[in-house]
Amino acid sequence: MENIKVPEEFKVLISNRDKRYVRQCSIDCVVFGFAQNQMKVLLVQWKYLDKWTLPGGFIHQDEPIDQAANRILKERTGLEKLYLKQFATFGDPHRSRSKDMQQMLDAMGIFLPEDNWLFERFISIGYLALVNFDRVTPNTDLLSSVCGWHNLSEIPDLMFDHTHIIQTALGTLRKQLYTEPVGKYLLPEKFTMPELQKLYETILGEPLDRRNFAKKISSMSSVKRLKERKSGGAHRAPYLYTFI
Amino acid sequence: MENIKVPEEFKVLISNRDKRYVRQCSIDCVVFGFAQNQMKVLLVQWKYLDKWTLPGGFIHQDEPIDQAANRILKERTGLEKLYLKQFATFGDPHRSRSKDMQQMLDAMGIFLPEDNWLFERFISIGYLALVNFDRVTPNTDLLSSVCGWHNLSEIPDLMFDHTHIIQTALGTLRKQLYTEPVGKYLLPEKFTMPELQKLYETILGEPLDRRNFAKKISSMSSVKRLKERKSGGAHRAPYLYTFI
DNA sequence: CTTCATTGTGTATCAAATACACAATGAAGC
DNA sequence: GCTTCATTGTGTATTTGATACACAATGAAG
Repeated sequence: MENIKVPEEFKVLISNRDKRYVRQCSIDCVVFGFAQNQMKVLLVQWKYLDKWTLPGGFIHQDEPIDQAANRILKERTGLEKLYLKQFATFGDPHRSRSKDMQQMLDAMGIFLPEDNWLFERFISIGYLALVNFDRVTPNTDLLSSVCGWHNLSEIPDLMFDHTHIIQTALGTLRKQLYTEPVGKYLLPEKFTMPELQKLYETILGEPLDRRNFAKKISSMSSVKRLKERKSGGAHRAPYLYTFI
Repeated sequence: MENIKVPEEFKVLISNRDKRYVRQCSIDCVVFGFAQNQMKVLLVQWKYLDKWTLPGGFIHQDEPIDQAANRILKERTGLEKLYLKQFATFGDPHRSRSKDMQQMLDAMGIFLPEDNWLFERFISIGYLALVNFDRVTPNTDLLSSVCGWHNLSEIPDLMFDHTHIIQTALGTLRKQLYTEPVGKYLLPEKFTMPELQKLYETILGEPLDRRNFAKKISSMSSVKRLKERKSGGAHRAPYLYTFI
């Protein structure tokens, strides 16, 4: 961590608050993906610091908050359209933990007065996103060194209250499991029933009966079985399904 | 509306933003009550203006948002403890409609520069409250002339996006009807089954079968039938129930 | 003491959730 | 080619909950 050179433009960006943004408000996104039979969450690692956070950002003064969340995620994932819903707003006065922020700035060799906008309290609007893992191209930005997927079961130490935000998002997702077509967003266009079941089991954290699950899903009008089967694997080839 | 005398203290309050408050963030509360077989919503009428709004306010810099909502409602209802839950955050850039604000200030004879904080965009966190109608003492404050109950079915013209906020709150309440003990908060401590049923029918906007409703409610472990009956009314005296 | 609107209760039926078993498939190994 | 075996596809019995519906009990009003 010694001998860091922080580009001058970072310092300017950080020292002078950009007036285009709504004050004391931020957005944090919990982006869920599904791959290798695991739920994945997109995380960002900050430059000059070991710690991670959720992808997030600020809101332009003339921008609806949903649109801000879309813009932030387009930068991070490359995706224009994704399942994205506000799920809760986090407003504990100590949630942004200026200690974390201080540590980050120290690491970057930046020293700011106590009244700098970065030390202000932020109220953050939480957004839940579901994406097709394979379509995402995680992108870093000026201030982040890594942007990538982590297994939901192996989330590293996060800054601020982001662990809590992920837990709340997961709770929301579980509640919505049978009312929203989550498979439509998390799986590829064509998928098998065992794949869909594994997704549900992973989100719920409990095994489901194979036959009853198929029955329940088949009764949903939005799921259609195709004529095709998925060949290639060992054993009997399962049918492919798709969301209409 | 002519010849209005706005106290000097109002002007000071409005012209100089109070730095104790979080910027560009506000709280709006949808307070539901139940009386005379009607759902009621608490509304505030502003001085020098015909229009109404939801009771709301700002967040102290050192205050959790839930606590801010509690404080705001304590001032308006006199109640310390009530059912209160965040249900959505409203962040359309035009939601605060500066035209409404301008009209209000004009009516008060106050003229502010365009960059005054009151013309800033506000992101508002919506809170849903359930209260026992009889225990509420609606209070006005410096800027409001009336604070009182309105039938949900006869809401007057509201400023900003508050009609939309009420609709969203009602949708949330309907979804929670069978998972949250709403009767516990909306009805007096002891109530009859017909009263509880009428509450549910009013919230849902549809009639329910008397016998099936009683069966369903009786299966909830949180509702207990008392030995007492409610006498006084004509016809057979119904049993009293209570939430444990 | 009759009337009548209202309350309390029970039962038949239908739909959904759950528990559970056996036949069909298809790659792998002999 | 035939057997093996993990996996997929399907069906049925049972339980639970939701819905539809009917009749007896109550208690004030007349």
